[in-house]
Amino acid sequence: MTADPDRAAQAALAALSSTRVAQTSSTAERVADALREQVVEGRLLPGVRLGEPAFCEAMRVSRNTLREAFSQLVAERILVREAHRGVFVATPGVTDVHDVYRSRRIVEPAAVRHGERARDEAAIARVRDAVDEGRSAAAAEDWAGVADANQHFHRALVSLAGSTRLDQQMDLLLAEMRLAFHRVGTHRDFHEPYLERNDAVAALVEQGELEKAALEVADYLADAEARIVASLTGAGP
Amino acid sequence: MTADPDRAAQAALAALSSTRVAQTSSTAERVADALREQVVEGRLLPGVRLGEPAFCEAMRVSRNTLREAFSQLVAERILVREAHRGVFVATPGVTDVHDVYRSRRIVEPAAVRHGERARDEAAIARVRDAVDEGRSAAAAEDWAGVADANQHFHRALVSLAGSTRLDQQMDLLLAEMRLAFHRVGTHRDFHEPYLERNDAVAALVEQGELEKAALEVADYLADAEARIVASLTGAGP
DNA sequence: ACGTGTCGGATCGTTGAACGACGTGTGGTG
DNA sequence: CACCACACGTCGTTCAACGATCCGACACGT
Repeated sequence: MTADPDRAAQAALAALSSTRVAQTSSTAERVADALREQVVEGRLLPGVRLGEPAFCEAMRVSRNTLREAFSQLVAERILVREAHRGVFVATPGVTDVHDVYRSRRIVEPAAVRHGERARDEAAIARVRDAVDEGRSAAAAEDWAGVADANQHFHRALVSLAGSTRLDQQMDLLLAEMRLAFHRVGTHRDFHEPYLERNDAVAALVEQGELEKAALEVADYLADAEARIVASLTGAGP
Repeated sequence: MTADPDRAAQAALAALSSTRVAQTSSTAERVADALREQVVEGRLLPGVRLGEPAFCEAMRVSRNTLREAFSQLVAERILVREAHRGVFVATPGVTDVHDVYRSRRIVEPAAVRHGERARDEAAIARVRDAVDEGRSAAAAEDWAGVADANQHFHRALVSLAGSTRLDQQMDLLLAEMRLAFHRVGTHRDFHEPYLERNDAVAALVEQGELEKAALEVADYLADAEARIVASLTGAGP
């Protein structure tokens, strides 16, 4: 058969249109990404004020675009804006932690138990990958890496549901919890105990024991919440 | 005992600090609310373009504040923005409907089954209220009212989880589905059959039969998705 | 000395205008 | 009929400016 250029071109166009190009334009979005990274990396600690003039000059953007980036991060609950006082890095309290974990205890076990991709090899592989990522980070004593891996693990769990919108919601919740972690202190001995539990959950999912896996996840989350709340109330300034 | 003014004042202060003041300011937010209402009410149909100059003049706000409102609604998936072409009312496709219902099939049954408020009288009362609201709207042949009540019903179901963040996420999903409804046509015979199913779910929840209620909700959602998809693919222009 | 009222500085919220960049449609040409 | 160039409209971004509001400091009266 002849290579039909027309048809080939159409196929290429279709492929491109489906694989949305990064579209990383929109300076406001890039500014938001940069700020979010600064926050989750811990370089901008909870409670600090983000003055508009200072950040405008520091990031070489106009005040309006900075405000647009701020608005996005406020919607993500990473920043909070107080009228006529400025925007601040959010400081999640015990109320917020409770609320987030109530949400996670609903979503994560259900995604494991009833997710449409809960028996999909590729989706399960991502769970296993996150576990491995955590183990190697721990072996290298890279505790920030362990925290990252833990986040990837829970995101992989939710992705078993196969819903983009649920994945995005979980990203927001996880980013918010990173803020709470910064308040409880360094993550050295906090994330370590969960390496084994992650492994156990992954193994159950791989074996198709979804009900047991879901129960383990629920127990896991209840325990994690209790520990965070304890750290938050015990180490209050 | 004497009325201790000091202690009374302290109690009042504590009460005030918990009851956050409304803080309904921010014109951009009001503009976003107005636009969102126009969209979900069906006065702005999916696909129409929202030119900035026209809406600036119509709503008597500056272009920057309008853009801020647009950004918020884009984040809520009610509008979509195409670079250098403008913002449009979102037109959810079958892919979006699938994604939303995958999310709902995870969240809603789990909220009924494992929600912390699933045996809370006040929370259950809100479910029953939504059912009654739908019945009286149907009796008055107010089908838009029936659609509203249906939305309230599912929101009440999710609120059994007791998580503010989950409630907000569900509000976004429900608003997005209203857009899809506008594409399938008038809601007369679409929402009517679900009045009985809503009633059945509410009854099961009231009886504490949470497992049965969750299963019914899951089946309910699968059926609803199938009908929407059928309408969307069958009545394609 | 303590609480109260007033004042000034600083910042935010909002506006209007401006310039460059990009997509779209039109019209001419082979 | 297909293809290319050009002009037009719109968005993305920036800037300067004006009120509105909040915070801190100071002076005053009790």
